Amino acid sequence: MKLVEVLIEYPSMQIDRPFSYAYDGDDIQIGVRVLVPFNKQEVVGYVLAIKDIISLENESVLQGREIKSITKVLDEEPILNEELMKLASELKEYYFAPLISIYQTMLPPSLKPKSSSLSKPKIAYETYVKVKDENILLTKKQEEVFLKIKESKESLKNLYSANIIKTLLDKGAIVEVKKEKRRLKTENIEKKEENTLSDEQQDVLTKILENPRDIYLLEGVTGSGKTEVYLQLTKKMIEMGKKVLILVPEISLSYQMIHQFEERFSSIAILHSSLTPGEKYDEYRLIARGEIDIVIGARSAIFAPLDNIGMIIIDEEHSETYKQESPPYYHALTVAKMRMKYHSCGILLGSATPSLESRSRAYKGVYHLLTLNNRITGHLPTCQIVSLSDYKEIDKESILFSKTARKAIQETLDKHEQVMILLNRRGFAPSFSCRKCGHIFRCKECHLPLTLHKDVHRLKCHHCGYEEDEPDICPSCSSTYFRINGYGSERAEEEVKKLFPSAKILRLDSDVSSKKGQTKSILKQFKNQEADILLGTQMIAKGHDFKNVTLAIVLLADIGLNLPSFRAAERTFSLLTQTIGRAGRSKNGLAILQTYNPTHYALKYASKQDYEGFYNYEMKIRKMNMYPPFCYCTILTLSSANEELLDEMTLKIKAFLNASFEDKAVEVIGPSEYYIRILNRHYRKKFLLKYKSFEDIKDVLLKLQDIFKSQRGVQCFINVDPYEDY
DNA sequence: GCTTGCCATGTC
DNA sequence: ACATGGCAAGCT
Repeated sequence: MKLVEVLIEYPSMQIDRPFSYAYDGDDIQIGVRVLVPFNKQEVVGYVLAIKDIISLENESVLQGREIKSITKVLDEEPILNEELMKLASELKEYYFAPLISIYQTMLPPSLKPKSSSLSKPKIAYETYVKVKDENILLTKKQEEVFLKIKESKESLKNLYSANIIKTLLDKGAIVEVKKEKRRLKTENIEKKEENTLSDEQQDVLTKILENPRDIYLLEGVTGSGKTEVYLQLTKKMIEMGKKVLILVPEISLSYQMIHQFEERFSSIAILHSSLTPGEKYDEYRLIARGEIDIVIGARSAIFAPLDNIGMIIIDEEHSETYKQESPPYYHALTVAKMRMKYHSCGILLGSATPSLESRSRAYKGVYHLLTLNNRITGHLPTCQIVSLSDYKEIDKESILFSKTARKAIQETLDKHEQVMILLNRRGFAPSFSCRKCGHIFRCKECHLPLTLHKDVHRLKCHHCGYEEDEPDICPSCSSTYFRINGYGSERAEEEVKKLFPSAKILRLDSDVSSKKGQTKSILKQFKNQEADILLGTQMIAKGHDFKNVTLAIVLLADIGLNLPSFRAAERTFSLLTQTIGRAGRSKNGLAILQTYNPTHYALKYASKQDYEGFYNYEMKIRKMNMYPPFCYCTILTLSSANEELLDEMTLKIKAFLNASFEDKAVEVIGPSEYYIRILNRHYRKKFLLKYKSFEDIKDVLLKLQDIFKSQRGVQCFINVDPYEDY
């Protein structure tokens, strides 16, 4: 008889603890999923511990409580290994999340506890044949096939004539072997030799290999050859018998880098969101069985069940995509550091514009700072800032494109070179109103102005996903005339078509790319020079290598700068720097930033591609206002559909926080309003905690969670190290 | 007196 | 997360 500790599938703090069940059988292990009776239901649970007992009566831990039996064991093998289970517990402590919710984020959808009973993908098999007995008399044709099979040791059965195979099997010359099939089609990519490293690159690689168990920040401008360092570091790791985990901000925007990896290595798994459940399942199992050397993926790939990791590479480490802004709110780098301890491996962070946190840690010596200063390909583009308040720049012909920008585009097109245009806002126009009464169309859930999407004739909320048809009559005054306010990428596209009718233009934003495979195809078309202009949101700014682009234009460089976030300047600087860098592949590159804030430091430093200058300036501001990296932050969000209840609870929590942190070095700011006050019909209030040591907030936040366990109607979210703070 | 809804409580 | 039991408002 066994006593089994089971974690129930519901991700709620209230039942975030093991429940004990009895089981009589040997087919159970820690880490498998089970079906158990729970409060008169059958639910899926996760085995955390197993204890052999003689009989139930003797167990003092039960203290006379009733104990039920496990209904069914769902897995033959554990679905998470020991390392990942320990990692989940560590993450639970840091992010204040229910343990089961962390298991759920770690696992591919088909293995999540919840879905197990519904539709678990079947393992796909394929049949191979191999030689069994060489001393059997065969005909000429049979002999031919037999020799081929012998030569290849193991061979796919359906490569040969079914008749001959059948006879060979019947005669006992060969046998069938069933093997698990990998559903994901892997292209056969021709392998390439590695490039020779520049002195600078070689130096960087040597330094990492001197201490391959430390954290490195590789700061390298666009075109300085970070990828080649990743590739050769990976090769060294594999030679040492180690495996490599590589994170990229977004798979679809990284296909060029992935291609380079596929040209050099064969044992790669690429985890991305558009794999089918069956494909994901196969890749996950292949990795778990140790058959994969290299995993490349976005944020959640940090949980790949790789063993024996030698290096975790995080490309574009400043990217906000590494932080999940919904529970359990984890940051991939935080997870990477935990895995680093387990594997005693190294971490390599790469960026042209490192986050201030990482850069200051490198400055303090917590990370090793490595730099690549020389562009292997390309030059520094000249950058011009154009003020949109300058009346000489804007005329009747276009409000969106300044004279300077129009002239530059025309000249570039005349030279048959390519142009990139960034407008970091999707849709046609960010607001839509009635011309007569001024009624602004707002989201029913969030109360924010709806964005017009003209191509599909819909009004969409970019915060909650609400949408409705574009109206033809005003609901408040019945007028049929409307006003379109502001600009998005769709409207910019229309304008470019009007201004440059003969140019071939491609648009890339998340509306276009939501169609599967679109992103890659658009980027490829532009790379192959099948279009003159690529216009889009920040998606176009990430690490693509377009050799023929000589002009980059940012239409409204202020977008993002006015957000009430302490990271607003950093984000803008990083986006602009990357965009400007795109024009630097040939020697006469030009970038134009159109702005209402021509003197803002983020723009000035970006225009000079001066990261150090920006870093020093921004660090002063962060220090003055006491923001990361000079402290840590946690945001507490209280949310409720009932506004009075929320206000009441907010006051209570304020008193609780102030009392709890009275004698600690923790600053409590709030309650304050969110920039988006109502989200999905829920009112929200927030508190910002600033502190120097996590230990100072830990116990208080655990108590806070306790308060909310029995609180109806108001929810509390804890976001440790938030990226979005508005 | 009996149905209906809202909240507090417990789940091995 | 969900089921349940208690109790109070609403109706015959």
